Amino acid sequence: MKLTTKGRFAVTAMIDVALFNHGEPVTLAEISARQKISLSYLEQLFGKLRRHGLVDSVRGPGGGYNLAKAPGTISVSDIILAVDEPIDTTSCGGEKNCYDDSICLTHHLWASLNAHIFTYLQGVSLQSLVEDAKARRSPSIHVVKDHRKPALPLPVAA
Amino acid sequence: MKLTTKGRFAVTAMIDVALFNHGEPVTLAEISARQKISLSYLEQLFGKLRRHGLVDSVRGPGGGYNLAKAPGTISVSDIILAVDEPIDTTSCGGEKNCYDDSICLTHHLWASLNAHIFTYLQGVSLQSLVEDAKARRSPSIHVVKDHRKPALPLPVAA
DNA sequence: TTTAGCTTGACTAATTTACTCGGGTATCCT
DNA sequence: AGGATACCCGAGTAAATTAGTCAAGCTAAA
Repeated sequence: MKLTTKGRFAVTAMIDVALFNHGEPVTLAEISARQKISLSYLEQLFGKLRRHGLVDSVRGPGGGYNLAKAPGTISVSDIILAVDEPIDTTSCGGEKNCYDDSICLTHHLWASLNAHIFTYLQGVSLQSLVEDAKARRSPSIHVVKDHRKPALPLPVAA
Repeated sequence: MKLTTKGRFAVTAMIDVALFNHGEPVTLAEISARQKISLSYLEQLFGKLRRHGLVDSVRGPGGGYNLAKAPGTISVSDIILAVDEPIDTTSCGGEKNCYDDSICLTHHLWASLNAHIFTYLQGVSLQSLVEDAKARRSPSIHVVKDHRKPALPLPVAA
């Protein structure tokens, strides 16, 4: 799991879509204005979000983006994985053939930490963030209803 | 908390010191050879580890580094914070004066994640990693005996 | 007093991140 | 039809960060 500002922007933008979608699709121009994120950058991010099946696009005038699924079934980890391609960081490339074992002294540690972070973010749904945004309180953990394969190993920022 | 290869190198090097220190200080040249980390880079890392009170240096021939404290009292978070200066990532700089509240939709989320990661790494002691390295098994959580102030907020990689 | 070895800080190369830009395509409205 | 709106896409780039290098100096043992 890579944790960068790109992922944060994506999560913020997804919350924005969830908050302001009342029938009509939400345009990137609106999100850009509300969240102060450059339009071109949003286009890049939403291209990935769409290809990963998190949003649906509607082209032409009156178009924009809708969530592709119920916010309760979208987790923060889904969003981050969609925009930040995960990269492997266990120096041995997950093959565990790393020289003489001692070079992988920390192998287990990072793998374990990765799983830990991933599990945490997987347990936070977009819905819970939207509710938090409305109520303006600390994030409640809201387990997503539909999580696929865990997709481990989960690399941490390189 | 910033998670980079620099921090991983530092943790690996600290484990090496703990493993191979039997009376005599461990030299950076030895660590460099065993762990395949460039000597100059280790110099940089150990300068920080020393200034943060995690290792003691012995100068001159026969010199090198010793752990400054018992491995049971050094946590992984101590090591990572020593070499990777923590940077703030809650875009508002922890001041929560971020424009109109909506820009910080994810503020709580990242603060919470930071605390989560930090707590986890704080609970893993150098001693438990050393024991794992010897036994070559999954990392056991070994709570450090002496943890100071939690030092929050704990930023995630920018 | 030579020499092994740590100390320090500045400097640089490579990589990654965070964007911008320019053109395209689909759709709606008049 | 034709213009306006809005998504689509890939190449390019500037800033930041990481991962080192280098050189000169200090310390203490033999």
